[in-house]
Amino acid sequence: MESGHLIFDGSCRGSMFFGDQTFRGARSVMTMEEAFRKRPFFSSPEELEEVYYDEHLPEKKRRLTQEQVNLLEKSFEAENKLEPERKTQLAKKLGLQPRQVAVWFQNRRARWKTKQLERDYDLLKSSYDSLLADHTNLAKENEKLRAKVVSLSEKLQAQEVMDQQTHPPPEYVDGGVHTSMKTKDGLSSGSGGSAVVDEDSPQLIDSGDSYFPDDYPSCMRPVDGVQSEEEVGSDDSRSYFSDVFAAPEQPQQVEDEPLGWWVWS
DNA sequence: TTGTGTTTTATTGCCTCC
DNA sequence: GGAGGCAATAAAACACAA
Repeated sequence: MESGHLIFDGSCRGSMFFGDQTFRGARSVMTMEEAFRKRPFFSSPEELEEVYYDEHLPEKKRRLTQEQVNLLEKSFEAENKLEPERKTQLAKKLGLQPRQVAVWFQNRRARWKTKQLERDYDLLKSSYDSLLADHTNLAKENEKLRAKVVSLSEKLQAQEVMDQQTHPPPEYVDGGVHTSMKTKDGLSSGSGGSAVVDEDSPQLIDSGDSYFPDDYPSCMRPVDGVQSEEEVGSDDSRSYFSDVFAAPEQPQQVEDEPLGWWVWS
C-alpha cells in the first residue's frame, strides 16, 4: 500500500478516498516523472498531465480518462459483474484502485439499468399507443354499427305500423262489430246476465220488451235462452263489462303491445 | 462570467449470500 | 460476520445558454 495513494483496497469500505485529512496529510508532492512511472498505461502528454494533476491534487475528484473509460466499457460489455481477480487485474492495468474499478462497475450497472428502463418504457409506450389507436378505431366502428342498428330498428317499427294500418288483424276489424254485438249482448246479459240482478229486479225481466220485440209471441220468449244467457253471462259478466268499459281505452295498448291488444286484463 | 442542469465519481446504509 | 450488490445521495466536473 503506497503512502498517500492506497487508503483502502477493494475489500475496504467506508474510507474516504478524496478529501480525507489523513490522506491529504500523508500526501507528498509528486513529479511528472513519478506520475508517469506509476501509470505507464498513459502515453500522451495530456494524459500524463492529467495523471500528474490527479496524483498531485488527490483531494479533487478527477474524472477517468477516455482510455480508462474505454477499457472499462469493453470489460463491462464482456461481463457486467466484476470478479475479484478481474477487478485486481483491471485496477493494475488502469492504474486505479480496485475500489475505484468496483465503484465504476457499480455506477455503470446503475446507468445501464436506467437506460434499460427507458428502453422498456419506450417499448411499452409504443405498444400502448398502437393498442390505443386500435381501440379508438374499433370504438368508432362500434358507434357506426350502433347507429345503423338504431336506424334499422326505427325503419322496422315504422314498417310494422304501416302493415297494421293497411292489413289490420282480423280481430281488430271485427272489434267494432264484435264490440257492438257485445254491447247488445251486454244490454241483454247486462240486465239479464246477472242472476243476482235478475232475481233482485224481476221487473227488468218482465220488461223484457226492450230485448224481445213486442210482436214476438210470448210463447217464443226465450226464457230459457235468457236463463242460459244469464248462466253464460254470469260466468263472464265481469269480463264483458270490462270489455265494454275498457274497450275505448284499449287502442293504446294495441299500439304498445301488438300481441296484447286482445289480451284483456 | 455565471447560473443552472446534467453527468460522473464516490459514499452510506441496508440487504443477501456464504 | 465479512464480502459484495444495490438504491439513494452527495459533490465535483462538465456543458451550455443568457
